[in-house]
Formats: sequence, structure tokens, C-alpha cells
Amino acid sequence: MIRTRFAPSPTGFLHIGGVRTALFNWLFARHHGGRFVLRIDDTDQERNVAEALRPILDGFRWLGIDWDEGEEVGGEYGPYRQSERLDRYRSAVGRLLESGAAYRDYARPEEIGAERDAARAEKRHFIYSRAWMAETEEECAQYEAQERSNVVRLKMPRDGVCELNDLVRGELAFSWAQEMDHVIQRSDGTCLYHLANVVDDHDMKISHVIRAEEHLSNTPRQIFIARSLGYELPEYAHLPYVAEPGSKNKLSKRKLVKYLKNRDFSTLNGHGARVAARIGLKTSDDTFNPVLVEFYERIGFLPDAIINYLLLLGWSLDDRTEYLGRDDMVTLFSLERVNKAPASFDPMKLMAFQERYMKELSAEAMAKLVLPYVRSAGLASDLGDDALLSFLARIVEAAGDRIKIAGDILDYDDFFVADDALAYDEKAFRKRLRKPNGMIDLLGGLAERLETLEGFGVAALEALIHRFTEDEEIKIGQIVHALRVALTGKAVGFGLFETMEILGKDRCLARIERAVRQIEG
RNA sequence: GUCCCCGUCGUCUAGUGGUUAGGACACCGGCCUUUCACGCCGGCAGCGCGGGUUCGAUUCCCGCCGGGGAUGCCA
Repeated sequence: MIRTRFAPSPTGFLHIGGVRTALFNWLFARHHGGRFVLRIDDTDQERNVAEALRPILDGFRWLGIDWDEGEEVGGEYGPYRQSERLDRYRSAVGRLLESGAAYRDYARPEEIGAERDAARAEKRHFIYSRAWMAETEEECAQYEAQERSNVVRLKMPRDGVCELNDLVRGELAFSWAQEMDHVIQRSDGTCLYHLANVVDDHDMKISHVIRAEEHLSNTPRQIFIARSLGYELPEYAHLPYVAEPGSKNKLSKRKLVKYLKNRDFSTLNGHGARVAARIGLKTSDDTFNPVLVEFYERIGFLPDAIINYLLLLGWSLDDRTEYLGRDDMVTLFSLERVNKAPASFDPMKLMAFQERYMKELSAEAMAKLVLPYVRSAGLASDLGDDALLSFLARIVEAAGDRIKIAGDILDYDDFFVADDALAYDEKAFRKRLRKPNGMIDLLGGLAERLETLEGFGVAALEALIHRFTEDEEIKIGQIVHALRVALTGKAVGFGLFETMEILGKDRCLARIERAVRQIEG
């Protein structure tokens, strides 16, 4: 049975790089018909775990990455929170102590520090002298008489090599002599991550440890722990990390200000900020950050787009396949095709996936997707959901590709405002309505014709406008732009005739009339 | 410092002991067009450097350089 896991710390944030790691674990498990476990690494959490976990779990749910065992769902190898497994770690430490794979160390921090500094000064790797190692009860008692406290350290081998066949990187060898005697239990009796991790992976029968490459050099010590405890080793696969846009540094949520200097990253962030402003979302909130999944959820990305993009960040099928649905991903995924080098996060490529997935949505599905944004912006409060949905379906149909993320619906807020409350883009109003000569008469003449038009549809409107331009001997551009500003207040928008049809005759006439009054006034 | 990992267009990547080094995103130009968006056509652009091995290296080996990680009583 293939079993993989993802073990987030309850930090309150779901990092896009973490999602990629979780995704690969999830895909690997699903591909092999195995199980995916969500364990919580809260070994040293002081904060409210439930609260800090919510954004993470919500993020996974939103993305459709489901887990078979772990937080919330339970399972036969629980508990799945490290904070509830402390007794297991303590007993593992006891066994390591007993077998001689670990020892109590009574060195004071400054004594260790001095050794470390000396090693550094001599430009050699730091190896602890074990001068304060206590292996018998007498030795312990002796040190304790000196009021020294102890930590438990691993008694690492000092010769030979640790061989490891990484499923992504191939055959690797680490010399044991490079490994120091890592602490596995603090002086206050609590255990450290590496010990907890190995014990949990074993107890939870994790067959494949798939994690970020920053853990690669931690693997020998974990192998040592596992072997000393008599565990069967899992397979290891170390994924390259996700890097900053345009660089090879690891992507970090703390460097937002720096990333905003990147044009593409800034464009993406700005796009989100525009939506956020319309729905009253605080962009100063530190979760409003394209490095975090929440950002995408809030402004209306599609989970499939994000997942597909992330899949291609470090994995490829061949030289052309890019768009893969969930089922295809699951059947085609393999660790062999994971890349070794880090991959930079590319905001524009992510956007391209988003656009591609939006195009596949029907008008009905799109209407459903954008509705919450209209509500959040406080628009269309007079319409019930059903009425609004069908109105939205007409708008998104006409808008077509222009709505890239759900929040973009708010670019077309003019459909929801009262005719006498329409706001005009000042520059557009001046250029298209106030400045051209005879605009009042032109609009007046057009309004007269519109009034008598039977069937206010796109084809009829188009024919009417064309006839109008012929009769008035003007070019179509002379009326179209003016009309768009009069009807929507904006210089850009989708097809004019579609706009008119959706607005309907009465609203069109009311808006033209108002525009004329504005020009006069 | 020491150890480990990594290195193909700006970015994500495919690939090979002999290829015009392929695709995608971005970018640039053009077409379409009532604006914007879409779409279509075209273009720019890459094997980090230096040694080997070889008839021939982007591909194999070594060195260097660059990037990253580890070196914590962090995870």
C-alpha cells in the first residue's frame, strides 16, 4: 500500500510552494491507489492551532486536494497531531538511549558554542567532542550534581557513508562523519522535529516521503534514527523548491515588497488589488499576497488552473502536453519525470492557465462563479439570486474572454447601477461626448430611431446603427465610442450592440438622455 | 569555512554522442476589429565557463563559476 503525507505547521498560511509539495504527494498516492495523510506538525506551537489551521485546510479543500486520513477525518494510525503524540516520541528516545544510539549530553550551550566557534576558526566541519556525554547513571549523577541539565543527542557514526536512493535525484551518498550529534530531546524534555517526524512516518506507515529539497541534507540523520529504532525505511523523493519570479531564491511570503518590483508579479498583485478594492477586502492584510493560496481564492481564480500550473512547476509529461485535467494528472503522474532544478514562479504563466480554464466555463457556470463578487460589492441588491444569475449569464456571455478572474465581473458594474447614478470616466466623457461637435444632435437623432425600434436585439441594433451612420454620413467610430461612454460610462467594454441588448431599450434611452443633459450642463 | 544538491531561450520545459536544439508563457511586429479582450500570422531569444574523451560534444568525465540547502535545544 502506497502511503504519502503532507505535514504542515499550523502557521495560518498556505504557501503556494507547500501546495505544490502536497499536490505531488496527493498525485502519487492517487496514482497508485494509495492513501494521502494530512498530519499536523505542531510540536512547538503556542498559538491557537485550530485557528491557524483553518486557512490551510480551507485552502486544500478549495483546491480539491482531499486527504484520506489525518486532521478532521481521523484514521487508524492517529492521533495525527504531533502535540498529541509526545509520549510516543519520549518512548522512542528511551529506546535510542537504551540501545546506545543516543546519549545524554550535559554540555552547557556556551560550551558547545565554543567548540563550534573553534571548528569554524580552523575551517573544519564541527563535530562535537562528546566531552559532556554521559552514558552511565553515575556519570549523569555527577553532572547533575554540578547543576547541569541535559539534552539527548544522537550518537552518530563517525565513519562510513549513508547511501540513499532518492526517487528524484538518484543514488546519493553522505559521509557519516559530516553529521553532527543532533539533539533529539530538549533539556525541558520535549522532542524535536526530526525525531517526531521519523516516528510519525513509521507509525503512520508512510511508504514514500515526498518533500521539499531543503530536507535532503536532513535525511541521513533521519535514516539513522529510523534504523536505530529498527524501522523499515521509507522511500525518499526530494522535490526542488519553488523559486522567486525571475530568480532562483526560494519563494517566501515575507518578501512581498521585493517581489512587487517584478513587473509580472506586480501585475498579478495589482489585478487582485483592483478586485479587493471593489469588495472591500483589505490588501494590507498579510494574507493578501500572491505567494499564498488565499489570494487566489479571494479574487476568483479557478482551483483547476492553479493546480495545473503547479503541476507543471517541476514536472512535465513530454515536450508539449500542458493542459491536464485531474483524472489525467492522476493517471500520468510519476516521480521519474520530476525535475531536479528549482523552478521560478511565473505569474503570467499562471494567468495563462487561468484564462484557459475560464474559457471552458459555460455562461451558467461563469454566472455562478461571479455572483458572490457582485454581492460582495453591494451591487444588484434588488435582485434575487435567480434573477441575478440569469442577468449575469447574459453579461458574462457577452463579456466572453474579458473576464479572466471571477472578480473581473466588477469591471462591468455599470450594468447594475441605476441609470441616473452612472459614473462617467472623465477623460472618456470629454473626448467622446463633450468635445465632438454636434454630439447632442447626433445622440438625439439616434435616440429617436431607437425609440421606434421593434425587437431590441443585436442584429436589429447593428442594422439600425449602420443605417444611421449612412444617413448622417458619419463613420461608425464617430457614434460607437460616444454611445459606449453614454451607456456604460467607460471607454472600453465589450461589444456595443450586446451591451445595448442587455441594457434594454428603456435603460439605453434613459442613459442617452442623461448623457445629453451632462453635455449641456 | 565544510558537506550535499542543482545549472537548456527572460520564465516553465522537451531532447540528443551527429537535430535547422522542439513546445508553452512573456515580449516585439502585423492582421482582424466600434474600444478592450480574444483569435490568426510572423519575429526575437537558450545548451554557464574552461579543460579533456571522441572523427564529432549541449549530451560522457574533471575543474571552475553561479544558485540553493545543511551545518540550531527551528520546522
